[in-house]
Amino acid sequence: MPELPEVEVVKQGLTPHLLGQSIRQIITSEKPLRFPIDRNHFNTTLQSKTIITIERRAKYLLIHFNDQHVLICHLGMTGQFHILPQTAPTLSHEHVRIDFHQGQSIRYRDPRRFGFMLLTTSAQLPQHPRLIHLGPEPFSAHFTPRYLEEISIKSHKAIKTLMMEQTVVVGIGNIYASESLFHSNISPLRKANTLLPDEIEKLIQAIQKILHDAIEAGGSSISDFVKADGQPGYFSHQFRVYGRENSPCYQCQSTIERITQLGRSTFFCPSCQQ
DNA sequence: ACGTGTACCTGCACGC
DNA sequence: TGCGTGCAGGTACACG
Repeated sequence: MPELPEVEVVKQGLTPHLLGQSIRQIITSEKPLRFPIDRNHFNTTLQSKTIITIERRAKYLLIHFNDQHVLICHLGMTGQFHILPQTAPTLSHEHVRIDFHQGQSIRYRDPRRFGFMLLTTSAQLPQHPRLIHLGPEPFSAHFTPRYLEEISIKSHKAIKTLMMEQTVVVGIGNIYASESLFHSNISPLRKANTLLPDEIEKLIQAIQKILHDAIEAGGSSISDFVKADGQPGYFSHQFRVYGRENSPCYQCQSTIERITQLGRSTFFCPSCQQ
């Protein structure tokens, strides 16, 4: 999925199309997403409700309605939204279609079906089981060197594993973990509890810079990621290590390596990152 | 309790 | 061309 930058770009792309729209009907495919959608419940609850705000929390999109209901959306690995006229043909792997009274529709397409949509209320949102365990946003005042130090000092895990845990800090996935570690010259294999204070500080700054730059660039153009208007983003042109196995490091010409950590690929420069 | 492996699902790129 | 294999941005759960 989309990691934090991609979800943020999707939010920004969708917002002008969705604010003020009121729901006519919701149509779902037969195949379930990660969690099956109760179509009748969705329709009964959201019929004629109006979208008033869209926010992002971690990698979740939260669509708020005028009656305090909230639609929690997660894009999984391959989720996409498209804004199309209701008359447009059904997309391949289209699993949810929300028609608005104004004639447009939003289509949720997700080939691997790892994404999901859940309905809740704004009152229940803070306690929602999907959100309650989330750590701080990487740009928030809570994500400080002191905070990360307290967590890492107690952890025997590799730093790359730790920084991808959404209970520690939200929004960092497999791509931006590798990119942030390269930018801070820290090996992904380092145990979290061996990081020095200045390395932790450097890592936080790298995470914030990488995520910020990716949002600016419109998210990464991995094939499954499409912005709300259907156009791919361009941050992947700026990847320093991700997907660059056996290619020369841009800084030192050493060969970029790919290793596996917890079943996921990690890319790094064994010379620049210690 | 914690850390790791694996399942969930489809498409695509690659080598033979 | 066709088939098998491995890999893909996510999370949740079952193990040891």
